[in-house]
Amino acid sequence: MSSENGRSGAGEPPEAAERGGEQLAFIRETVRKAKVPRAKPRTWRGAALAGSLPVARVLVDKGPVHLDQLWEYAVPAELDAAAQPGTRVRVRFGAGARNVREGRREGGGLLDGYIVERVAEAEYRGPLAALAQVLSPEPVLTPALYELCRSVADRYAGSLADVLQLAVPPRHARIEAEPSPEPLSPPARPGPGTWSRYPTGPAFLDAVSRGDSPRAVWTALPGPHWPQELARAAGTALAAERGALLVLPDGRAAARVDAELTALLGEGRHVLLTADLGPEERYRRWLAVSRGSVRVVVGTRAAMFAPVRALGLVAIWDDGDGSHSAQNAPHPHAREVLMSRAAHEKAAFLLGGFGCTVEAAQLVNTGWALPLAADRDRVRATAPMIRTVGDGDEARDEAARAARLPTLAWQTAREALKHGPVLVQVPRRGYVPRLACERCREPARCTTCVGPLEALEGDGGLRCGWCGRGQPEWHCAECGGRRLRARIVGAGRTAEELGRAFPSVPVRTSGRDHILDRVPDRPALIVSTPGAEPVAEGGYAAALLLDGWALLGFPDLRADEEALRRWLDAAALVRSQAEGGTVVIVAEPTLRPVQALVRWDPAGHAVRELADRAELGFPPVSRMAAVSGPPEAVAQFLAAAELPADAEVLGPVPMSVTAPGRPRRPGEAPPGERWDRALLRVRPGRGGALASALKTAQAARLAGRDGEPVSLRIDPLNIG
DNA sequence: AGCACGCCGACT
DNA sequence: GTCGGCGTGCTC
Repeated sequence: MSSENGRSGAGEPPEAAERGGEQLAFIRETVRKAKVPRAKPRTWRGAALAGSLPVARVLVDKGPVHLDQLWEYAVPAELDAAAQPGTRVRVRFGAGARNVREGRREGGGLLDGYIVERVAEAEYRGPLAALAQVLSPEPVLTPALYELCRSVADRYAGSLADVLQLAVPPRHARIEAEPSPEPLSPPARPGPGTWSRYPTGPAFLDAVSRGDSPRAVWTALPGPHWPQELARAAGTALAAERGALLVLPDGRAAARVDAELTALLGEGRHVLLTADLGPEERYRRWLAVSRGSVRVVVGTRAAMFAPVRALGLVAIWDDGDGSHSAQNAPHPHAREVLMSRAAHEKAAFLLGGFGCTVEAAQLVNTGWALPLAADRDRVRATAPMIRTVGDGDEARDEAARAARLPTLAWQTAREALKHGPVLVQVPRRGYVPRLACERCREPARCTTCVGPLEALEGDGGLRCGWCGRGQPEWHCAECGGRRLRARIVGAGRTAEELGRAFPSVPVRTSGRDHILDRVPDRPALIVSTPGAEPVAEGGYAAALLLDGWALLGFPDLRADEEALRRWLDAAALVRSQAEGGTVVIVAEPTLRPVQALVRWDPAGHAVRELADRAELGFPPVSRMAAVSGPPEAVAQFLAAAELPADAEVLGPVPMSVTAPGRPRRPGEAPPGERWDRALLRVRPGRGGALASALKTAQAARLAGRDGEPVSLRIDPLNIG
């Protein structure tokens, strides 16, 4: 028993009786063959262990991918009470820890971790080190949160520690010492309100109220009601003593829903959780949720892991917005995280927006969720009138020409300005679409390497996105044309030109740097980049959606869907057709997303896109992953990885070069580096196998010394 | 990732 | 003999 080589029955757990009196017996004798028998672990001589469940399974925070597993530690008696599952602990880890255990000297790094569970017996067949310290009695990593993080890490081929960093905010001892407020009693159930505009809306709320877990893809009617509707759904869950979690794409949207929740529930029953609260306030509110003081959370993607008790409803608004993807590895998407939570925590699921992503259409298509939409008649009555102008139409009116506006857009604006504010949406400058020949629309390619051309900022000419060569002598390879389509004119210059065209009307801009929240119900021109449109108090009298070709020309699989989403989000701020609301879109009228806007049929558009993707084998009908890095690293990785049998490898191909001074966009190599990217594709249902193979290969790469690691991305956003 | 162990050559 | 190079492998 006490001899170093005494136990050879590996795999055979010791009898419980055998463990009873002998406190050291559960520490398995080492199976490592030692030349000289080592002394018994001295740390344990006389050190009392926890009476029951003396083994803690610990997740070590941070560290390389191949440490992504649980490690077992002995629980000393004095830490027994504090070392509860979910608490933050410190443990010795590494070779130095062995020294301590064997009584040689101090050593081994102290690492932070979480106790995931307490068990009676260790699986590890070797001597256990002891927990060094319990940092705080707060059980922050609940079993449900652990399981969620585990499944997210697996799905995204990331490490648990990385996901945990997104899910559990850093500790602040002073905040932890504060008591959280007493939970308020549940409110009365609110009525359906404007949910009754949707045939199945009230039934969805009834199901939430009953404790069921309905799932809906909600195509919201245009107009200002959606924040109230989200709040009402959360209030319905809360009235049934269920928690609710609402995830919005940005702080502005979250604040609107927060205000509606306050109006509906009063103060103290919900919290707003966003990343920009600052670490202390964020932890204070997170703790209030974790402790069950508050059961309704509204926030940005920073809230998607919020440990809401008895979760009854998860909701995501505008899931096509790119900010729903976490910026940090492994980049989980809020929609996927909330789907996982709905399934595992038996909560209702509500995915809403003015647009409809292909992923949402897929949820309906597979029967995972049901559509929740208004009747066509009501959609027509609620939406503004949409008119199109082909982008080739020349402006004949002199004033219109001065403002670069087609005549119809100019006339519409002039008329609408008599009745209220007019929104003008212009694509962001620097939003560089794939350049094309003005005459034949053939994409412009590098004369040397056939890479796509980019327009440099300002008037800097043309450059190849792959090899970086300047292209002063470019001409179209198809038709010999020498002109490219006009560049985007930014919001600033558009505002100046509109100011000259409408001298008596105030012009305001809303964009990345200065986002306007709301504008009053007075005649004004509001020039905005997509996503920054202010809400107009009484709805806009009209909207002009300019330079549609720029949104549509973006070299991405989702360009059409994204363009339609941007247009719908702007057009939804415009008064209904009955109130005179008009939208003019400047884009080729025969294009599918333009037609979908005219008919206000986002779901139909998504269904057709989905069919195309199925035909081409693109996501979400297949599952994809991107592997990028230095060319040799990508090649070695692909050669070494044991990919699932049906995995298809596309590429590798060179990634675009990041222009100096421009922020790096996804799909681009770091400045000054040449990177390759390969796409991997598997059938639906095989995404888990692909992720697991990639994780294994990446772990081997990190463990081995050869070569740099590659960058992995599951569900890459920009392909095409 | 660290860190120790270990098996090789050059040295006081 | 023993000091130290870094090539493998383990860390509960």
